[in-house]
Amino acid sequence: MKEGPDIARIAALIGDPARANMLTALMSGKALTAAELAAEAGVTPQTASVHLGKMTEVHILHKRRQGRHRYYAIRDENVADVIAGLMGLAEKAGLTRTRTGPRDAALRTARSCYNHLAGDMGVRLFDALYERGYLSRSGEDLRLTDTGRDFFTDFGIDFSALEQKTSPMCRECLDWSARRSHLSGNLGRAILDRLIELNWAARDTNSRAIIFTKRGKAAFIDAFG
Amino acid sequence: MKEGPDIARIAALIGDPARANMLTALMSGKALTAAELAAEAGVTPQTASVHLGKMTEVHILHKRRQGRHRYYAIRDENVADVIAGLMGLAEKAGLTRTRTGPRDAALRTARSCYNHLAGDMGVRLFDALYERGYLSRSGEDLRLTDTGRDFFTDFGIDFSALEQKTSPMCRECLDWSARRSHLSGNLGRAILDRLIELNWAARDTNSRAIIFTKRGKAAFIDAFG
DNA sequence: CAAATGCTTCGTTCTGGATCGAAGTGTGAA
DNA sequence: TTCACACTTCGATCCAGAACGAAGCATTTG
Repeated sequence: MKEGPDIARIAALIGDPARANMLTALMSGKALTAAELAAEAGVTPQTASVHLGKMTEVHILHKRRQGRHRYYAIRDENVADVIAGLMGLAEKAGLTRTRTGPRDAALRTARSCYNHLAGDMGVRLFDALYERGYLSRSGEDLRLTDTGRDFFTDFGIDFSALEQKTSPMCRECLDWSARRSHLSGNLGRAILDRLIELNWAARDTNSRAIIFTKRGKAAFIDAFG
Repeated sequence: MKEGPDIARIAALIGDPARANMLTALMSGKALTAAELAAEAGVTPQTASVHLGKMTEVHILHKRRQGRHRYYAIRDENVADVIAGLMGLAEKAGLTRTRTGPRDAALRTARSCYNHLAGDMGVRLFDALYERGYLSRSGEDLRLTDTGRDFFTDFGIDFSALEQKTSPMCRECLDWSARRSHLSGNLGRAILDRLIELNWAARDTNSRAIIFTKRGKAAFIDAFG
């Protein structure tokens, strides 16, 4: 009751099941219409409208009119980060939404998280790199070792470009489907790009799933398994 | 209602005013007793007990028994990050808790955020660096310019050590007291360390406040103001 | 123009959960 | 042993806010 910002208001908004479902749906990054979000949340359009209004008011969502549609999207990266963080906490606490849809299996296997590889394949990759000594941890920081650098140079990653950037090369990202870390950062991004470039995998057009080709999956396991 | 973790449960927990107050109090990093947290939240011990039980159950809090006291603390960095993120969102949305306590002024002026300088002084520093062309933005990324590097070398920052690390040199950090960004990343950390080394400022022992000495404040304004 | 569609506003109902008094459990002190 | 203290559990109350039917507004289509 003393200093600081009122986290309760925002957290309470995220904390309603209907709104949480909407936000989870919007975490794909796509903008969705009010009706789509109502369906996603399992409520009537009236109810959804109220929810969306509240979330827009506190700048969690962004609203764009287009014809007779209203498109809603996650406002910015800061909001997305918080929601991703909550997903991590929820997963670690073992809190999962009950009904699992058909697309889930694919998402759990491999999906994009921001721009790097997440899901089982992502965790597998991370573990393998660490085990082989390509990555090393010092405190909170994650470093790419020299042998790791050599390995990925062979794999076709252009480090001269990556090292220009000031954003971190390697980071651990905690995500929901496995309760473990996978690799993010510049390298994480570059690896996913390369996987797609090699035609080992492709992005699904209407979800965040990453679909491995048969050959791609075999090659991936061969390279990192 | 389909895939993924249930963020609603956790967010709803954080979203209750009493619990949010407790969590805000615990963000200092200290462990507090159930009674202290009850007072902080403005509820009776019975009510507090229920709240604390729920938060412990979903692994937001950590409970430690000691004699007839129970000490509660934020469970880990992941939880702290989410709460800090929520504070950022709340501040940006203009949602502040009404009553402002006595220690607030110091915290708003200057405090540590992870290991870098936040608060008015932090924002001031960031603005000055940007204005002078020591920092430049390219898209999401923040870069230290060559003149900036020269400046901070003169200031006594050892870049040979900093550049070893893979974590980012410069990042923008959104925090609650000003609705603006301040500098984090390796450089942000190094600057705060250097300020303390120079005796321009010192960490307060029982809060996250950074106390500037009279001479230190003058020197800071002279250097960055 | 009218009709259909997409969304919002209003008014009402109803329930989950916060709250506290009272009583119970466990620990430490006298 | 008895008392005081710290905390928890139980039971009852009570209210904020989620939900939806109905009606209203705006835009596109026919």
